[in-house]
Amino acid sequence: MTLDIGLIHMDEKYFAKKIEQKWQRKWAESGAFHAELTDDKPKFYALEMLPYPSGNLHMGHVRNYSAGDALAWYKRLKGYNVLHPIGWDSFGQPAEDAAVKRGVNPRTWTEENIVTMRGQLERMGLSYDWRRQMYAHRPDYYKWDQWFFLKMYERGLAYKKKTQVNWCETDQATLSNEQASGGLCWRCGNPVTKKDLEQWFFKTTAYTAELLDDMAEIESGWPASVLKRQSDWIGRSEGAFVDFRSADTLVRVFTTRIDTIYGANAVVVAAEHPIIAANRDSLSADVIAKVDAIIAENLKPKERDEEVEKDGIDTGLKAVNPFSHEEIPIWVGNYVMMDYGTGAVMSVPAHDERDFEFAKKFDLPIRQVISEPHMEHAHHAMQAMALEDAFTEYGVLVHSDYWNGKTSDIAKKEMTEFAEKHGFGEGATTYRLRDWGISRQRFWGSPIPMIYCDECGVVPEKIENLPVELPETAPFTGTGESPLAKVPEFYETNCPNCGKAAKRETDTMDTFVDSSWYYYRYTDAQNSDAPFDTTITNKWTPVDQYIGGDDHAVMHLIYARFWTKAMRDMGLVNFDEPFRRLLTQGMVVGETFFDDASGKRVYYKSDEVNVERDQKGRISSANLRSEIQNPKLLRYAIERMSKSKGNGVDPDEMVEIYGADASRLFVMFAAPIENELVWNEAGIEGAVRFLQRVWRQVYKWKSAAAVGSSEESSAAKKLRQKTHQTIKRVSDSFEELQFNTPVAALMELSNAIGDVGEPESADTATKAAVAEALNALVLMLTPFSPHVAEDLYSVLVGNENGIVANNARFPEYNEDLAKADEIEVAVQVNGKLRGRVFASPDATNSELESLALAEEKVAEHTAGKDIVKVIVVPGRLVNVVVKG
RNA sequence: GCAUGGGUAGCCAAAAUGGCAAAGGCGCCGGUCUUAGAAACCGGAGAUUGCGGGUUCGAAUCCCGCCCUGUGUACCA
Repeated sequence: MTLDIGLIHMDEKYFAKKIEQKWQRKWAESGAFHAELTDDKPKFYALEMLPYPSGNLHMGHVRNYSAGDALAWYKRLKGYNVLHPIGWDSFGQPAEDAAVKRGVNPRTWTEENIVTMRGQLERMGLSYDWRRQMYAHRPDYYKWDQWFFLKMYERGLAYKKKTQVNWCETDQATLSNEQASGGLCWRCGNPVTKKDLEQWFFKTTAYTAELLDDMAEIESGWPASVLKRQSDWIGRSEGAFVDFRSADTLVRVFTTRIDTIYGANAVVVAAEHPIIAANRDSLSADVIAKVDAIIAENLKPKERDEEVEKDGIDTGLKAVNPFSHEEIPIWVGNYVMMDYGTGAVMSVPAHDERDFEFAKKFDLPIRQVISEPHMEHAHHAMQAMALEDAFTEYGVLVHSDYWNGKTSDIAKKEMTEFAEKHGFGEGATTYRLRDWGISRQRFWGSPIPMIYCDECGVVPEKIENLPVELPETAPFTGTGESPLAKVPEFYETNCPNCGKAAKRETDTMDTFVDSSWYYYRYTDAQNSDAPFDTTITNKWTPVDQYIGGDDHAVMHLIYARFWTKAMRDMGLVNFDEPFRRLLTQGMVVGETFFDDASGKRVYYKSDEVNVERDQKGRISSANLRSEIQNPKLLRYAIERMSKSKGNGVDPDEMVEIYGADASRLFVMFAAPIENELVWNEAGIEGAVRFLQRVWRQVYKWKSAAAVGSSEESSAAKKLRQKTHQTIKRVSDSFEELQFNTPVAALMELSNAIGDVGEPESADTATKAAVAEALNALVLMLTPFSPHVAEDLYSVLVGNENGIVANNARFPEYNEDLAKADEIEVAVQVNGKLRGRVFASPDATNSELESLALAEEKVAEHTAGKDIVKVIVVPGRLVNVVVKG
């Protein structure tokens, strides 16, 4: 099909838009990416983290989905049955913010955004099985959130308690511990406070040990840094509980260093510790005041790097050290936290940095009871040596009665046994991980299917009554009260148990609930009887490759792992870990310009700013363009790309200008996927040029690409070598999840084709070699730029079907063809390159050695000198070491 | 502070177990084409691999010290 417009043949020029629309239509019509279970191909589940429908795709999405799609294509070409789905994480706060600010219904807002974003994804030409889309906000999905909730409740994995929860003043909502990691709200970045609330929890701690131990199963496929962050988050700590008697009660402390117990100078408890409340009446006014001050301080938000000074007070209460029988004071200290361990510690200043600092400040006795092994005798002789810092290493016990002379290791073990035997302690493992608080005072989430009845108490909704549907709308105030609590039609109901009037729970679930199991729903997305059919799901899952940002390392990824383990115990899946392999892509960032004089950052777009740069291209100053007379100096930074920060590049616009193929190719080529990508659009034209070049090469050789072979010319041999070396390089790169290096390899191959010259002057062998090279090049280009690859492949095979419909496969690597029949070997003298020789790839070391020594320049440099030794690296180089 | 990445031409980046003269792209320079420019095409220049030491026949790669930088995290007892 050739369309003549004047003298130009339409199909000999690369028009991205035209071919992209053409192939997108073809794919959609043929259901090219519909995945069905079959037995004749191995399955591969490629998954990218699902998007929140904010309204617009950003560059982070483009990067994430381009990589995932490249992998899906590669696996498809390798003969796998690939499942590659997408869906919408469509519950969440921005929809509700839009309702508060602009009076839009969250549902309308969300649905419209999805339509927009789906269009953007389609224009990128991503190979999704769109039939499997899930929408978290639709009742056919969140019904199963509720179903899971009831299953969890049945199994004791969902429970309610009143507790101090993380509270974000800005967002007016609670946060789980994971979402408040680092003391900052995961969504808005503002410091988190505490609030007493009654909340529903999922019992993640039921799987603490497994979450830790099963990391062994995925160790080889996950980035070590993510596993490390998870294990730090779970925070296993081995030690012992020890009871200190205080009058008629016991104060239990947790310690990892029971061997230092003879050095305890006090028991320090958290301000919230029950012993304080129990003795409130008898404590002095000073103590009460201090306790209340610390409690109040703990509720306040803290800036990230804020160093909190140690504070505390002697309560006047006493406790007895069960080992030494010494009576020591009980202090309240602001550095002891109620929610870790037992909320009480034994203070051993000599061997703990925090206790040391505390003791210094309040002038408490510091007694060394662990000595460095060689200092042991000196310590026995002297009563106390002044320590400048806490000695926190293991050593040998001193000043510890019976235990003197024992090493820390042995003492820990024996002292724990001793405590157990005498009933004042026990070995213990504590964790930092807490249960997952999922109640949110929000409208736009999955309603928690529980009912409060005056007669029967807390009653679960009946499964057959699910879904508990959200009302059309509710009064949105943004004040942190559940909007559903103002909708009587929603909360007024009857008790499933006794039938009397009752009230529904009006909090909704954390949106991380939706993302904990969505990837199972994709495997059987239309199921209306169950979240999915276990037989089907067990065939597709676990996910073979998951790709997304590492900002979810301790949120989504821990929840999803927990969920999978819970599901396994419910008999729904037959494995422990949801994601075999994980790839974390780096952020896409760009320059931002802002004014923070008011204390809050006001961002400006780059085209509103005059920028001066230094020689390295870094910004040296920036000021606002509109105020030339009185330039307003702006501050600048490099931050994650987003529309609100004015540094967002609109992917849709990029696709419109350069085409999806070039945009995707460029994003993959620009930097290693796991690196941060500082956005710089300058290079994208190179991607366009490369595609145009390949396009031209295909058309140039189209008619010349004759079959049949004659004697292989050296040009033909060289090109075939390059082709097969490239096949190897590109497939190895995909296996290692590298997406930038194979693009460079393809460019090299294209350059090599260019080096062959013109078809008119080529011999038959060369034509065949070029045909092979182009065929391989186009197929290997498919994962990055599928539309142009489909089109060019059609030209190469001479039918309109392209890659998918012709059922094309990734080119086969032939090792013999990749090997040169003559190799060039570098010859060095004393490590300096002096010449080179040509030899057969099978030449022996001694053959290479004599060739090398005979080489003219080498002979010159070795003449009259002693040859000390000759090092031969087969196939690479010969180094002659001479002396004199 | 602790942990963990990284520093290769003006910019982004590649180089299995140490082994050739350090890929590819952007930008730059020159040429072809054009009335001219742009685009496109062809060609070219540009790197003692952050600094200082060490090991080795041989170091971007290994070791030691220093400098700079990204990310995570912090009274976790």
